[in-house]
Amino acid sequence: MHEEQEQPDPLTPEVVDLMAALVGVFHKEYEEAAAARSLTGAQAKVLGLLRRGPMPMRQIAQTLSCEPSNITGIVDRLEARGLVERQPDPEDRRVKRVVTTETGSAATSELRASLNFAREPLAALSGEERLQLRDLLQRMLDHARRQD
Amino acid sequence: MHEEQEQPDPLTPEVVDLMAALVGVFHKEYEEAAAARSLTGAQAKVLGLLRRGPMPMRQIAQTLSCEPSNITGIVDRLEARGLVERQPDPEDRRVKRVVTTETGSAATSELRASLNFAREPLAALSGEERLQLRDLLQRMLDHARRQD
DNA sequence: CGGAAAGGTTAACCTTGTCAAATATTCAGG
DNA sequence: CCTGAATATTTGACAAGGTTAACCTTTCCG
Repeated sequence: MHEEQEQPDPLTPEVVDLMAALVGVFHKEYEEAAAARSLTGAQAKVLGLLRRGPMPMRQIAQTLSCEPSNITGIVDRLEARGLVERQPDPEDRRVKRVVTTETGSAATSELRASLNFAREPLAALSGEERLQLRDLLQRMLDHARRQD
Repeated sequence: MHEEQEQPDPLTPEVVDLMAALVGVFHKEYEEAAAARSLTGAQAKVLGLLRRGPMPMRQIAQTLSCEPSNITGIVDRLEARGLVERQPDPEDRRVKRVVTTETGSAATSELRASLNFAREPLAALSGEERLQLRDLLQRMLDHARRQD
């Protein structure tokens, strides 16, 4: 795939460590924001996926890189709380499309708005620096996605 | 806790989304790298903490922001596999210091080396850009930590 | 038509994580 | 020195997230 070249660049491991630390902060904030609404992180993630419209179980599993049977349980719990509904797909009677209810999408928006992670840390940066950061992250992400 | 100020800056939510995406990529890579060595993410995290030396249970829990009783189980499983040992603290007989064994630290180094996450995405950036990125991340992280 | 393939669920199982209670040790006053 | 409060760890009970294997139902295709 790619050569196991170790980096002559001492900067790379440093940046990796920073990313790791930031991932930790972000993850923690996300869990806390979800917990404040009595949601687990996984439930919040699924709810977040449905922001743009209904999605079949299978696709949820693929997007989150986990087994479909796992999604069954998470959706069960969301449904039990009235945040989500399973509806039959008119095209294919095997598939069930998951849709957020009113309550569900309200919860998602709230959670999203409260995700002030980078509203805090980003406050340390000027407008121009934020622009720089966005571009750098965007390029890394594009690169990462092309790898799949 | 802090005011519910909405940002006049349209860039902030954009950067937050990018961070979220990158966090997802990173997290997934980390889990996979750990799984490749038959470790769970949590086990890998604890093992990684011990890289710089022994650490009492309590401190591990604090660092990972979880209950001490949780660490008991994780260390149990690491110890059962010979990756880690509990040793008594000579200063205070209540505390147990967790130390990695030879095997354990070998595993950590391996895992760390294989964490090519940002070796890949970072390849998209030039040396100077990497430097920029490091500084931006560093400042965000400093800011985030001062918030606690 | 008949069998393979795909979507979803169920059941059994392990790990993470929480909380509450128990044990052992240390520490601070009186 | 003695007692009680505080600290470090463990245990047990429990919920959620995840995996695998087995099982329907429905669709697809030769």
